[in-house]
Amino acid sequence: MRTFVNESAENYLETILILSKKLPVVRSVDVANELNFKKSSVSIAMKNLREKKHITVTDAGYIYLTDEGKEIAEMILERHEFFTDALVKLGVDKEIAAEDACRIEHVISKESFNAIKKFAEENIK
Amino acid sequence: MRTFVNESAENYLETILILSKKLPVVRSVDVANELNFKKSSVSIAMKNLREKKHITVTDAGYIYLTDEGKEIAEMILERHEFFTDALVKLGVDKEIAAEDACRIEHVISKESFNAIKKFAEENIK
DNA sequence: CACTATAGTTAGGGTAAACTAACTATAGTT
DNA sequence: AACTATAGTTAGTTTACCCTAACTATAGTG
Repeated sequence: MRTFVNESAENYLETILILSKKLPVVRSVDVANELNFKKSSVSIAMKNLREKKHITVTDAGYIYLTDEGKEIAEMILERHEFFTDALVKLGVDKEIAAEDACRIEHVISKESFNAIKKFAEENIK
Repeated sequence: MRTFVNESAENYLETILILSKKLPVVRSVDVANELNFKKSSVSIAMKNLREKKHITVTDAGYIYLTDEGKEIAEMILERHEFFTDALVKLGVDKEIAAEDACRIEHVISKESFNAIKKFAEENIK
Protein backbone atom coordinates (compact mmCIF):
# COMPACT_ATOMS: atom_id res chain seq x y z
CA MET A 1 0.00 0.00 0.00
CA ARG A 2 1.22 3.49 -0.77
CA THR A 3 1.09 6.13 1.93
CA PHE A 4 -0.19 8.57 -0.61
CA VAL A 5 0.87 12.08 0.14
CA ASN A 6 1.44 13.38 -3.30
CA GLU A 7 4.57 13.64 -5.36
CA SER A 8 4.97 17.38 -5.04
CA ALA A 9 4.57 17.39 -1.26
CA GLU A 10 6.93 14.44 -0.90
CA ASN A 11 9.55 16.29 -2.88
CA TYR A 12 9.28 19.35 -0.71
CA LEU A 13 9.59 17.28 2.45
CA GLU A 14 12.62 15.44 1.09
CA THR A 15 14.23 18.73 0.13
CA ILE A 16 13.63 20.19 3.58
CA LEU A 17 15.27 17.12 5.14
CA ILE A 18 18.27 17.34 2.84
CA LEU A 19 18.70 21.04 3.48
CA SER A 20 18.36 20.58 7.22
CA LYS A 21 21.46 18.39 7.05
CA LYS A 22 23.60 21.04 5.48
CA LEU A 23 22.16 24.31 6.72
CA PRO A 24 21.74 25.58 10.30
CA VAL A 25 18.11 26.45 9.50
CA VAL A 26 15.86 25.94 6.50
CA ARG A 27 13.75 28.75 5.09
CA SER A 28 11.32 28.93 2.16
CA VAL A 29 13.88 30.73 0.07
CA ASP A 30 16.39 27.91 0.60
CA VAL A 31 13.86 25.41 -0.64
CA ALA A 32 13.09 27.61 -3.63
CA ASN A 33 16.76 27.85 -4.53
CA GLU A 34 17.32 24.14 -4.14
CA LEU A 35 14.38 23.19 -6.34
CA ASN A 36 14.66 26.11 -8.76
CA PHE A 37 11.11 27.10 -8.00
CA LYS A 38 9.83 30.59 -7.40
CA LYS A 39 9.42 31.61 -3.80
CA SER A 40 5.71 32.21 -4.34
CA SER A 41 5.28 28.57 -5.30
CA VAL A 42 7.19 27.48 -2.22
CA SER A 43 5.21 29.84 -0.02
CA ILE A 44 1.98 28.18 -1.07
CA ALA A 45 3.47 24.69 -0.79
CA MET A 46 4.67 25.44 2.75
CA LYS A 47 1.21 26.67 3.67
CA ASN A 48 -0.18 23.33 2.50
CA LEU A 49 2.45 21.31 4.35
CA ARG A 50 1.73 23.35 7.47
CA GLU A 51 -2.00 22.66 7.16
CA LYS A 52 -1.31 18.95 6.76
CA LYS A 53 0.94 19.06 9.85
CA HIS A 54 3.99 17.91 7.95
CA ILE A 55 6.01 20.94 8.98
CA THR A 56 5.99 23.76 11.49
CA VAL A 57 7.26 27.23 10.71
CA THR A 58 8.57 29.63 13.33
CA ASP A 59 7.88 33.36 13.33
CA ALA A 60 11.35 33.85 11.94
CA GLY A 61 10.42 31.64 8.97
CA TYR A 62 12.42 28.60 10.00
CA ILE A 63 10.94 25.37 8.75
CA TYR A 64 10.96 22.17 10.81
CA LEU A 65 9.62 18.77 9.90
CA THR A 66 7.05 17.30 12.29
CA ASP A 67 7.46 13.65 13.25
CA GLU A 68 5.04 12.72 10.52
CA GLY A 69 6.75 14.95 7.98
CA LYS A 70 10.12 13.58 8.92
CA GLU A 71 8.89 10.04 8.51
CA ILE A 72 7.76 10.73 4.95
CA ALA A 73 10.92 12.68 4.13
CA GLU A 74 13.18 9.96 5.43
CA MET A 75 11.29 7.29 3.55
CA ILE A 76 11.60 9.21 0.30
CA LEU A 77 15.24 10.05 0.89
CA GLU A 78 16.06 6.44 1.66
CA ARG A 79 14.46 5.42 -1.59
CA HIS A 80 16.25 8.15 -3.45
CA GLU A 81 19.62 7.07 -2.17
CA PHE A 82 18.88 3.42 -2.65
CA PHE A 83 17.73 3.71 -6.25
CA THR A 84 20.47 6.10 -7.27
CA ASP A 85 23.08 3.85 -5.76
CA ALA A 86 21.63 0.65 -7.21
CA LEU A 87 21.29 2.08 -10.70
CA VAL A 88 24.83 3.38 -10.64
CA LYS A 89 26.01 -0.06 -9.61
CA LEU A 90 24.18 -1.46 -12.61
CA GLY A 91 26.15 0.88 -14.82
CA VAL A 92 23.73 3.78 -15.25
CA ASP A 93 25.19 7.26 -15.51
CA LYS A 94 25.02 9.03 -12.16
CA GLU A 95 22.97 11.97 -13.39
CA ILE A 96 20.42 9.77 -15.07
CA ALA A 97 20.32 7.42 -12.09
CA ALA A 98 19.51 10.33 -9.78
CA GLU A 99 16.81 11.66 -12.08
CA ASP A 100 15.16 8.27 -12.36
CA ALA A 101 15.44 7.68 -8.64
CA CYS A 102 13.74 11.01 -8.08
CA ARG A 103 10.73 9.89 -10.06
CA ILE A 104 10.55 6.25 -9.00
CA GLU A 105 10.84 7.10 -5.31
CA HIS A 106 7.39 8.70 -5.39
CA VAL A 107 5.48 6.04 -7.23
CA ILE A 108 6.56 2.72 -5.79
CA SER A 109 4.72 0.85 -3.05
CA LYS A 110 6.31 -0.11 0.25
CA GLU A 111 5.91 -3.77 -0.69
CA SER A 112 7.81 -3.46 -3.93
CA PHE A 113 10.47 -1.22 -2.46
CA ASN A 114 11.13 -3.64 0.36
CA ALA A 115 11.24 -6.61 -2.01
CA ILE A 116 13.68 -4.86 -4.33
CA LYS A 117 15.81 -3.69 -1.45
CA LYS A 118 16.02 -7.16 0.03
CA PHE A 119 16.94 -8.63 -3.32
CA ALA A 120 19.52 -5.96 -4.00
CA GLU A 121 21.17 -6.41 -0.64
CA GLU A 122 21.66 -10.04 -1.44
CA ASN A 123 22.55 -9.72 -5.09
CA ILE A 124 24.03 -6.36 -5.99
CA LYS A 125 27.52 -5.75 -4.73
CA MET B 1 17.22 9.96 -22.29
CA ARG B 2 13.48 9.70 -22.00
CA THR B 3 11.39 9.94 -25.15
CA PHE B 4 9.03 12.18 -23.31
CA VAL B 5 5.50 11.78 -24.46
CA ASN B 6 3.65 12.20 -21.24
CA GLU B 7 2.29 9.70 -18.79
CA SER B 8 -1.33 10.13 -19.70
CA ALA B 9 -0.74 9.77 -23.45
CA GLU B 10 1.51 6.77 -22.91
CA ASN B 11 -1.18 5.09 -20.88
CA TYR B 12 -3.77 5.61 -23.55
CA LEU B 13 -1.47 4.22 -26.23
CA GLU B 14 -0.65 1.18 -24.11
CA THR B 15 -4.33 0.58 -23.48
CA ILE B 16 -5.15 0.81 -27.18
CA LEU B 17 -2.43 -1.75 -27.90
CA ILE B 18 -3.67 -4.14 -25.23
CA LEU B 19 -7.27 -3.83 -26.40
CA SER B 20 -6.27 -4.34 -30.03
CA LYS B 21 -4.99 -7.77 -29.00
CA LYS B 22 -8.26 -8.90 -27.56
CA LEU B 23 -10.88 -7.02 -29.54
CA PRO B 24 -11.55 -7.03 -33.29
CA VAL B 25 -11.57 -3.21 -33.26
CA VAL B 26 -10.88 -0.60 -30.60
CA ARG B 27 -13.20 2.35 -30.05
CA SER B 28 -13.14 5.26 -27.61
CA VAL B 29 -15.76 3.63 -25.48
CA ASP B 30 -13.62 0.51 -25.12
CA VAL B 31 -10.73 2.61 -23.89
CA ALA B 32 -13.02 4.42 -21.47
CA ASN B 33 -14.29 1.13 -20.06
CA GLU B 34 -10.82 -0.32 -19.72
CA LEU B 35 -9.43 2.69 -17.89
CA ASN B 36 -12.62 3.56 -15.99
CA PHE B 37 -12.57 7.03 -17.44
CA LYS B 38 -15.54 8.93 -18.79
CA LYS B 39 -15.94 8.86 -22.54
CA SER B 40 -15.67 12.63 -22.71
CA SER B 41 -12.18 12.40 -21.24
CA VAL B 42 -11.24 9.74 -23.76
CA SER B 43 -12.73 11.73 -26.60
CA ILE B 44 -10.45 14.64 -25.83
CA ALA B 45 -7.45 12.39 -25.31
CA MET B 46 -8.03 10.70 -28.67
CA LYS B 47 -8.21 14.10 -30.33
CA ASN B 48 -4.80 14.91 -28.87
CA LEU B 49 -3.30 11.57 -29.89
CA ARG B 50 -4.69 12.11 -33.38
CA GLU B 51 -3.13 15.56 -33.57
CA LYS B 52 0.20 14.14 -32.46
CA LYS B 53 -0.09 11.42 -35.12
CA HIS B 54 0.03 8.63 -32.57
CA ILE B 55 -3.28 7.19 -33.75
CA THR B 56 -5.67 7.34 -36.67
CA VAL B 57 -9.41 7.07 -36.27
CA THR B 58 -11.74 5.86 -39.01
CA ASP B 59 -15.13 7.38 -39.76
CA ALA B 60 -16.65 4.45 -37.94
CA GLY B 61 -14.65 5.41 -34.83
CA TYR B 62 -12.13 2.61 -35.00
CA ILE B 63 -8.80 3.53 -33.48
CA TYR B 64 -5.49 2.37 -34.94
CA LEU B 65 -1.98 3.07 -33.71
CA THR B 66 0.36 4.71 -36.19
CA ASP B 67 3.89 3.30 -36.46
CA GLU B 68 5.06 5.93 -34.03
CA GLY B 69 2.17 5.32 -31.66
CA LYS B 70 2.75 1.60 -31.81
CA GLU B 71 6.41 2.05 -31.00
CA ILE B 72 5.60 3.99 -27.85
CA ALA B 73 2.83 1.58 -26.88
CA GLU B 74 5.04 -1.45 -27.32
CA MET B 75 7.84 0.12 -25.32
CA ILE B 76 5.50 0.89 -22.44
CA LEU B 77 3.85 -2.50 -22.59
CA GLU B 78 7.21 -4.24 -22.58
CA ARG B 79 8.14 -2.32 -19.47
CA HIS B 80 4.83 -3.04 -17.88
CA GLU B 81 5.18 -6.76 -18.41
CA PHE B 82 8.80 -6.77 -17.41
CA PHE B 83 8.30 -4.91 -14.13
CA THR B 84 5.18 -6.80 -13.18
CA ASP B 85 6.88 -10.10 -13.82
CA ALA B 86 10.09 -9.14 -12.05
CA LEU B 87 8.29 -7.82 -8.96
CA VAL B 88 6.17 -10.94 -8.74
CA LYS B 89 9.32 -13.03 -8.90
CA LEU B 90 10.66 -11.01 -6.00
CA GLY B 91 7.60 -11.96 -4.00
CA VAL B 92 5.37 -8.93 -4.51
CA ASP B 93 1.64 -9.49 -4.69
CA LYS B 94 0.50 -9.59 -8.30
CA GLU B 95 -1.99 -6.72 -7.97
CA ILE B 96 0.52 -4.45 -6.32
CA ALA B 97 3.23 -5.44 -8.77
CA ALA B 98 1.01 -4.47 -11.68
CA GLU B 99 0.08 -1.14 -10.10
CA ASP B 100 3.69 -0.26 -9.43
CA ALA B 101 4.75 -1.38 -12.90
CA CYS B 102 2.07 0.88 -14.32
CA ARG B 103 3.61 3.90 -12.64
CA ILE B 104 7.29 3.06 -13.01
CA GLU B 105 6.94 2.27 -16.71
CA HIS B 106 6.26 5.92 -17.44
CA VAL B 107 9.02 7.52 -15.46
CA ILE B 108 12.13 5.47 -16.05
CA SER B 109 14.78 6.29 -18.64
CA LYS B 110 15.78 3.93 -21.42
CA GLU B 111 19.24 3.67 -19.86
CA SER B 112 17.97 2.54 -16.49
CA PHE B 113 15.39 0.23 -17.96
CA ASN B 114 17.96 -1.50 -20.13
CA ALA B 115 20.41 -1.81 -17.26
CA ILE B 116 17.78 -3.30 -14.96
CA LYS B 117 16.54 -5.63 -17.66
CA LYS B 118 20.02 -6.91 -18.41
CA PHE B 119 20.70 -7.46 -14.75
CA ALA B 120 17.39 -9.20 -14.19
CA GLU B 121 17.89 -11.53 -17.14
CA GLU B 122 21.14 -12.66 -15.59
CA ASN B 123 20.07 -12.74 -11.97
CA ILE B 124 16.35 -13.23 -11.52
CA LYS B 125 15.02 -16.67 -12.32
C1' DC C 1 17.16 58.91 7.41
C1' DA C 2 16.72 57.07 2.93
C1' DC C 3 18.19 53.20 -0.01
C1' DT C 4 18.66 48.59 -1.15
C1' DA C 5 18.57 43.74 -0.54
C1' DT C 6 16.26 39.87 1.23
C1' DA C 7 12.18 37.19 2.65
C1' DG C 8 7.55 36.17 2.48
C1' DT C 9 2.67 36.71 0.88
C1' DT C 10 -1.24 37.43 -2.23
C1' DA C 11 -3.71 37.85 -6.52
C1' DG C 12 -4.20 36.25 -10.79
C1' DG C 13 -2.71 33.40 -14.97
C1' DG C 14 -1.71 28.97 -17.61
C1' DT C 15 -1.66 24.07 -18.52
C1' DA C 16 -2.87 19.28 -17.88
C1' DA C 17 -6.08 15.98 -17.11
C1' DA C 18 -9.72 14.30 -15.06
C1' DC C 19 -14.89 15.35 -14.30
C1' DT C 20 -20.39 16.41 -15.17
C1' DA C 21 -24.03 17.76 -18.07
C1' DA C 22 -26.08 18.28 -22.22
C1' DC C 23 -26.04 17.70 -26.80
C1' DT C 24 -25.91 15.07 -31.70
C1' DA C 25 -26.04 10.93 -34.45
C1' DT C 26 -26.98 6.31 -35.51
C1' DA C 27 -28.97 1.83 -35.18
C1' DG C 28 -32.00 -1.62 -33.50
C1' DT C 29 -36.73 -2.65 -31.63
C1' DT C 30 -41.64 -2.47 -30.70
C1' DA D 1 -42.92 6.13 -36.76
C1' DA D 2 -41.43 6.44 -32.02
C1' DC D 3 -38.50 4.69 -28.37
C1' DT D 4 -34.22 3.30 -26.49
C1' DA D 5 -29.48 2.23 -26.27
C1' DT D 6 -24.99 3.21 -27.74
C1' DA D 7 -21.22 6.25 -29.32
C1' DG D 8 -19.08 10.46 -29.68
C1' DT D 9 -18.59 15.54 -28.96
C1' DT D 10 -18.61 20.04 -26.67
C1' DA D 11 -18.84 23.39 -22.92
C1' DG D 12 -17.76 24.35 -18.62
C1' DT D 13 -15.84 22.82 -13.84
C1' DT D 14 -12.28 21.16 -10.67
C1' DT D 15 -7.76 20.23 -8.83
C1' DA D 16 -2.87 20.35 -8.85
C1' DC D 17 1.03 22.93 -9.44
C1' DC D 18 3.81 25.77 -11.51
C1' DC D 19 4.33 30.80 -13.01
C1' DT D 20 4.59 36.46 -12.95
C1' DA D 21 3.70 40.72 -10.82
C1' DA D 22 3.04 43.45 -7.11
C1' DC D 23 2.85 44.04 -2.51
C1' DT D 24 4.56 44.14 2.77
C1' DA D 25 8.14 43.74 6.25
C1' DT D 26 12.65 43.75 8.04
C1' DA D 27 17.50 44.59 8.30
C1' DG D 28 21.87 46.43 6.98
C1' DT D 29 24.42 50.50 4.90
C1' DG D 30 26.00 55.07 2.85
